[in-house]
Amino acid sequence: MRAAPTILHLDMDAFYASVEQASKPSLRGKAVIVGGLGPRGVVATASYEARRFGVHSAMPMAQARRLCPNSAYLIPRFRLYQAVSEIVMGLLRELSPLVEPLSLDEAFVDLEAGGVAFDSAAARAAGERLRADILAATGLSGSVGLAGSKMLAKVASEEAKPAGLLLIEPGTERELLAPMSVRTLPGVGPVTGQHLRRAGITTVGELAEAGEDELVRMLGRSHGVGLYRMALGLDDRAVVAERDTKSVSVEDTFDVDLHDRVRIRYEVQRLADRCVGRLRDSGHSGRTIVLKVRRYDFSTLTRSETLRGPTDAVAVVREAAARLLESVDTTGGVRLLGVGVSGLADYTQEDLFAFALAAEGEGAGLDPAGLDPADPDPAGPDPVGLDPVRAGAEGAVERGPGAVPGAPAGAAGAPGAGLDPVGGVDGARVAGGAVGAAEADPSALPDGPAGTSGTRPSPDGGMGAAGADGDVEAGSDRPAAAAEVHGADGAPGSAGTPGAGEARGTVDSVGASGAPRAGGAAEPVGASGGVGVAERRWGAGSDVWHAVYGAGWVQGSGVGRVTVRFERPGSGPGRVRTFRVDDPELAPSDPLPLVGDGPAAAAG
DNA sequence: TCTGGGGTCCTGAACCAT
DNA sequence: TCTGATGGTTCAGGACCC
Repeated sequence: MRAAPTILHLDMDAFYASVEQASKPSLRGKAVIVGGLGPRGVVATASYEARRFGVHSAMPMAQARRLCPNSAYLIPRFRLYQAVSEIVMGLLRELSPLVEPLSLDEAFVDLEAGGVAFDSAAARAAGERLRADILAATGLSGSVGLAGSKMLAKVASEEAKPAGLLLIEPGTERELLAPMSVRTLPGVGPVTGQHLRRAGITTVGELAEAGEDELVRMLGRSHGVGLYRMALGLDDRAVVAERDTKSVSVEDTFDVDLHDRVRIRYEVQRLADRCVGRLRDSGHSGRTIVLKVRRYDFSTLTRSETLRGPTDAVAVVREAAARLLESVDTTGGVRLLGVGVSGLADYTQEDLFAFALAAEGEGAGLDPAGLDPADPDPAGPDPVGLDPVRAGAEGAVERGPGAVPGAPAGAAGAPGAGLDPVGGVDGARVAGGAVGAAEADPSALPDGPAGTSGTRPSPDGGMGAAGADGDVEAGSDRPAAAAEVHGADGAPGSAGTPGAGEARGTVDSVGASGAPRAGGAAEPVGASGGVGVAERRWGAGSDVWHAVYGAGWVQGSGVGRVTVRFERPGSGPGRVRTFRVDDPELAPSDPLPLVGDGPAAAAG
């Protein structure tokens, strides 16, 4: 806690939605909701226009659709947000070397360490200048909080939203905090909030009055003491520029619960591969392998195992994850699986165990040396013969549910060899062919592997033809549902939807899993999946370039058509045109810079 | 009517070593 | 040799944050 309000907290307003609105003029002033569009998706960010309907972050997408049916629904494009974030963080670093990013859209800055402010007046001036600079560089607004501590600066920026600045003068904090809800304080979530409410404590003032001993009794030592100090406005935490990563994990929620044990094992292996890929990208190895399982009833359990030394070998992580899975009862179904590594080190010990496993694995198709960092497909060769594409998706899809397991595919003797999860009873990601196809060709996924975006392929028909009605006049006030993934029948996300757990005909099934990947532009499917016609799929909201009409973005697609709105960040709302999905003049493209020719242009 | 993904931190139990 | 205190590590679960 310092005597002058020289700790700044910046929070960009409805960041993802604002970036989308900035890059798509026709969405400005309209309700925009960014998040996972699958049946189990949740809202990542809602524009302020959508919030007026009661939509907020973390709300199930189905609920958001009911509250705000005319909103535009978009998949997150993390690459673009990251590029914009880098511009903003660059501006913060011009203020001070002590910048602590909390996420893509939020950071603390120590203005004193940067020598730009030692009193209220200078801090306020720096904050106002920053807001103006961000607007000029990105076209976006952010809210700034200034105070003598991190906690208060964050409270201030929250109070300043949207597009404001609030400075809390040291000495006034208790008075300011007293009437606020306990939920204002960091560390008080739904559970603690409810706990306090039952004790008759709803405001920060009442929290301070309760006293430290009472809070410790209710919430435990660490939490109780911390909360009491916060209630008094006391917070000595310093702004920390560099934070060490403590763990790396990946997880997937499935559109339909998994029951088949073979399929569950296969998914755990895939997750282990992806996790190791991420681990290596971050330059780490780790000792503790964690398996996370969320069951059909939403109960979540974790199992972990600590190795003798740190590893980044895919075979070791796979083995450990598989062992941990053996101790978990999955009867009833599994909705989420995750694999993580903690106890990180920035080096790898000579791991004889890994070498031994690798030697064993060679014969069974295990990647002996672990992942090759240069390998675009971190999964390496299909280890157990379960990859639907590599194992021959065509037969799998056509056989459908309850089919006799297909001919042996993959490594003989490997777990599950010859069993085909796609043809099995689970039905999640029914048409695995196209999914696998995308995995085999990461270049088709501009935003990286599934799971990084909060979305995963959905059995939904996806890419419905919301805009397949042909040209729409520029500036039309047609509901901004443009980017919505409407089914061909008009029902969101239901075009060609195979029923849960059932595979449909060849072509439909390909369409089913051709649903948009994270920020995906065109996703060629069919050719590598070996199923149906070669047809390009266009992700809702993704950027495209047309040889005649120039830059635009995909409003929707389906039944062989893709609808594109031709506009760019600097333009007015553009015209909508519909093309055949295989129109040779239409190609995926990189996002355009939101302002001028900034670095966002490079984002893909 | 449902509940994502990637994290961090804390607590308590069990176990082991000193 | 036994007992109790203490402290570190591992493991599992839970709350919280963006």
